[in-house]
Amino acid sequence: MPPVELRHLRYFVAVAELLNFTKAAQRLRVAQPALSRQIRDLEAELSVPLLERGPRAAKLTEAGAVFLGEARALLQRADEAVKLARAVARGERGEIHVGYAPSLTTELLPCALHSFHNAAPGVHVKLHDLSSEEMLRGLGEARLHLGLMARPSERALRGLKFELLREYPIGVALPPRHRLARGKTVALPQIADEPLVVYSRGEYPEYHAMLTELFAKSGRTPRLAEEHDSAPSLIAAAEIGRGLVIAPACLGILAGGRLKFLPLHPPPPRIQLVAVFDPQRLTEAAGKFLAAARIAEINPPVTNSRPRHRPQ
Amino acid sequence: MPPVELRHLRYFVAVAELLNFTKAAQRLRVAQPALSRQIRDLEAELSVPLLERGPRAAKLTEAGAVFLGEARALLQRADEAVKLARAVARGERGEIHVGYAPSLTTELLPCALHSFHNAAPGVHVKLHDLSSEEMLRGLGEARLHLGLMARPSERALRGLKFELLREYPIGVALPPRHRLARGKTVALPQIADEPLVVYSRGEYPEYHAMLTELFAKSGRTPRLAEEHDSAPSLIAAAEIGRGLVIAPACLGILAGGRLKFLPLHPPPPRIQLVAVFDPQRLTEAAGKFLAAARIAEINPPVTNSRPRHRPQ
DNA sequence: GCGGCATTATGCCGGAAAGGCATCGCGGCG
DNA sequence: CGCCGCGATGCCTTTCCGGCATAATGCCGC
Repeated sequence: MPPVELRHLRYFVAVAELLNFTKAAQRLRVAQPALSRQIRDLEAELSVPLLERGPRAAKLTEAGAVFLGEARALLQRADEAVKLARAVARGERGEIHVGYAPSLTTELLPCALHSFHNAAPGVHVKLHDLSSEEMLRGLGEARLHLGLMARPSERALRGLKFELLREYPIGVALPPRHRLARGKTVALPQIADEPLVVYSRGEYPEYHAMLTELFAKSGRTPRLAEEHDSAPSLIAAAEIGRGLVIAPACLGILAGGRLKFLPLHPPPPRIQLVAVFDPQRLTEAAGKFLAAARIAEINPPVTNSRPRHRPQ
Repeated sequence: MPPVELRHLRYFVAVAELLNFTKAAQRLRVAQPALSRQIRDLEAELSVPLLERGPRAAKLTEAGAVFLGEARALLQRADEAVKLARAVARGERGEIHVGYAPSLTTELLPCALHSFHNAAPGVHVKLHDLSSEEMLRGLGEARLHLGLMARPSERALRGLKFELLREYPIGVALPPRHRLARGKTVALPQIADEPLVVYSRGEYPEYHAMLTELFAKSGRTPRLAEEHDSAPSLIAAAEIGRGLVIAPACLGILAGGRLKFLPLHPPPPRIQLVAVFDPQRLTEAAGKFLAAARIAEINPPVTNSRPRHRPQ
């Protein structure tokens, strides 16, 4: 027995609405006998009469009336399913998973989210606060579409591509009343003996790599006073004088006026905030997010109009 | 361009679940090339790639993953629609409209509803408190499936059929302390001069026809004291002594112990409670209700276990 | 690096089934 | 009683789905 197809439903709905096989056949642009047989087949498949044929007009049976509602709903749902699939393919619906380095993206992320929401309102963004290593793994295993992080080493990329979004100079954040806060810049020798509050080594290995390299050039080793696992707690520690913070300039955004940021002199290589992705499977939606992040880079961050989006 | 059919969805779901065209073709009991082409046609119709074919295995695209969910839901819904139509045709789902004469059916209706609910739990019963005339009209215009009422005249039926459910003797309901309440029966002459409280003529014309005929045989005319539009108010009036009530015995059910019922002697023709229906379009569900009412006639009313159903 | 093995895609053919055309049967209406 | 509108039937054509054989492709192991 041939199964029920959407064609049967389309034909049945037409007949049920016009209550006339001939007119329905015209609307469907098929001949009346073809229509009659399709309806007959449908009824045979259901073993249920759906229409009572009268010489004057057709009439719905009770089962037919119920089935009409179902058929209409089904056809509409099918239509929506098709539209939805197309919208997903165009990157107008769906969801993307974006990994981000929390303290490095405080400036960019809100802007990118805002402009992405304008570009693709139907796409849900799932944010994942991850370490660089986790992001690269997630991208490799296709669990992430995009990673926002400090530029990783070439060999860690393993086929992934990246795009530069922003650069931040390295500097020192310290309380405004600190003795070094008077100058406009800070030289490394000035802080070689100062206690430092730093990101925890376990979660931010590349931060420590950067620190080590920084001090190695002057032959010194940093004096690590405390480790913290997040920027806010780092800032709080620095604010109460537990030590200085060496960090990219974007930390100043988080600190507000509580810490003063002084770039290092001579300037070391700047921290590069990049978007990492797998060029093989960059979906439309992920591409739009990348574009939004790019725009957020060109347009300086707007301090108003960002209340609708926040990380997590 | 050929439209999307359920077949495409069935095929796609199979491939998406197994992620392997060959295996899916086996499950679907078609050859692999046929399956491949159907999927290709589906993707062409959507203009959306749903699967990424790898030599090792197939993989869903993002749009494919979304569409898979929709396709599953659609197929299940279609299946349910078919089952629903069949259930309606079998009289296991749906609704029926039943007209009823309120005071005449107080005994039968609760039992019938109860046993019908057991027989067809999925069928919603819509009750309509109607006069005989309205019921016959509703039945003629196919707005009612069944009417529970006093047996109408043959010419009022106009093609409708009826089935006898119960018969009630005509009698007199009066307060227990009334002087006539001492006997076991009442003869018409005894009440010829008594004031009567009666159903209102407008809403119960056949009741008045019955009254007139009753008295005509003895050459008297009834002395109508008050008209009421419902049994409870009739009973209340009789209870406080405004007059006697001439009514079928089933009124006693409503009155409880407040009135005493005495059958007339010699007994006039008994009131026949019948179910009226259009034999042309007696649906399965309506037939089941009729059967339930029939059973309710055989089995005497159970006084417990009726709380689940009440008129309206 | 190359053959073997899995996978999917392609070409071709036969048959089922949908569509079209002509016609019939059947009520209702004038 | 004949005409008209409607749906059903019979017959033929066309479409397209499915099957078979086979090619193309990417991976793996030796």
